[in-house]
Amino acid sequence: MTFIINDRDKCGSCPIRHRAVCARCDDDELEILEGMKSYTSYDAGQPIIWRGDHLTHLSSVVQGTASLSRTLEDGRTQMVGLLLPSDFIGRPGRETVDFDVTAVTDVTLCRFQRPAFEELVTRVPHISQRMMEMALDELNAAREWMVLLGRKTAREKIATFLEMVVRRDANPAQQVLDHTLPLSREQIANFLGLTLETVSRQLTALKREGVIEYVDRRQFRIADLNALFLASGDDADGGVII
Amino acid sequence: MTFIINDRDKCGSCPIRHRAVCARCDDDELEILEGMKSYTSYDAGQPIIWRGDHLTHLSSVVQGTASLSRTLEDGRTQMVGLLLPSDFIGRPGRETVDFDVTAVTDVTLCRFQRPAFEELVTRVPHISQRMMEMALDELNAAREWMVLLGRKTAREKIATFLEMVVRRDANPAQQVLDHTLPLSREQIANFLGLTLETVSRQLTALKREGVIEYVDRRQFRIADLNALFLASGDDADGGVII
DNA sequence: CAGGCGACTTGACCTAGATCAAAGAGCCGA
DNA sequence: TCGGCTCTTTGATCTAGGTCAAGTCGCCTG
Repeated sequence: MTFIINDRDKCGSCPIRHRAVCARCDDDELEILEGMKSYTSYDAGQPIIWRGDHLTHLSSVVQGTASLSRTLEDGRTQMVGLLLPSDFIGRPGRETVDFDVTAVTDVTLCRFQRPAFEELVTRVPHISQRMMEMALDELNAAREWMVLLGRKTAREKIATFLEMVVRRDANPAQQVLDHTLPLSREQIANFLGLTLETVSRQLTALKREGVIEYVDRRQFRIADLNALFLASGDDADGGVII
Repeated sequence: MTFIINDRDKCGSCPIRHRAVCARCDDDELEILEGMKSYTSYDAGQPIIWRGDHLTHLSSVVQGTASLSRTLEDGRTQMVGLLLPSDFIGRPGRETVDFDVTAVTDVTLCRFQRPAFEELVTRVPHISQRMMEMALDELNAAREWMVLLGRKTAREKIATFLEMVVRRDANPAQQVLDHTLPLSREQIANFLGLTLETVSRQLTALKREGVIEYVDRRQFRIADLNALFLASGDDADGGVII
């Protein structure tokens, strides 16, 4: 399955127009970007770039989900981030990537030749400003995740992960009931620093305790949101989701 | 003990002039910053800001080391970063900090009123460009640390930490023999997602095996650099330190 | 110079989560 | 409709690292 970008050449109608690196750009700047960009797609499961690979392009995720991960020689792997639409891949000023990037679902990227984009970063302040904001947000998220990896129990990790999925689905317009796990058990394990067996057991435990219900293996429903918050180990307040 | 900043008002002679947020600024821009900045100092062990506190200033570490950390309700704490000279505290565009900032050694900060600095970020591209670079570097470091927290064994964590200390002391001009641990056993534990007992045991093990030697409890010397690299669990190549 | 205190080490034991192994449960192609 | 996938669950067992509890060491203060 391959996605079709509507109105392929118009940044104005791009789904990530207001969240990606180009978010702060005005019409003139957008026009420059429009002339530079190209799209590529990857099927679910395909590698996008390997760690250490030479980067010819810098890109934004337009559609789909990709993962950033690192694998040690003996096969242990840790996911260090999920890349969602509008997230950026690559670092201006660096020739290589430090992590493997893999398509989790089918993925479409909007990409720019590296040298041209790097030149743009120094010339168009709106781009570096936006990249700064995005990098600082990601940094915060990464640090939050470090707390999870370093100090949370398996149960807390799973609950935090589910909370993240639910929060991402939150929609002020209409209540979402069924949530889809974006990752397989093994991928969840690699994300949370666990084994897939432990992930499965903890999910079963939360189901047994009436915190969640399964729709099928990939879809679940919250039966007791408060219990989920409590189980996540974060500050108790709970924080309203919508 | 309080450090004295030489030539207090001259950014030109500032020890972090070429690494901090101001690194790319030209003389005119520097002059603006000079008129805005002020210094504060904190004694070792003192809190600098608590998570959630309202941020009146954004600052750069000029001298000393600070830590970024988060403590869960039951007291488990995870350090998510060490702030060294030139590192930045705070996020333009956010009113609060998301982690506790604590002085590890005596610390001197160079600070700017938040609104004024935020205005500057939008006006002076050299600042947002540099902040972007710094944030992306930190992001990489944070992700690297996520691999350590999620997948490395206690031994690998300790070896990686020692390697980091050694690498930081690396000096092309002269070989450094004795290295000082910048943190107490408990702080190391919080940094690595371990307990202080495990830290102590693993350090003892590396000493017993002839990988390191103790000078005293806070100072050590590398006896077998290659063994240290091997123990860190990273890609074997080892990477030259100097 | 004693005594007390904080930082560290060491030992004995315990447990959360890993590991190893064996079933299910869907799903696809022949 | 049947095998043969892959993904997931569940069970039995093992172990790295946590927990609890004494020490030890160095240092400061009275």
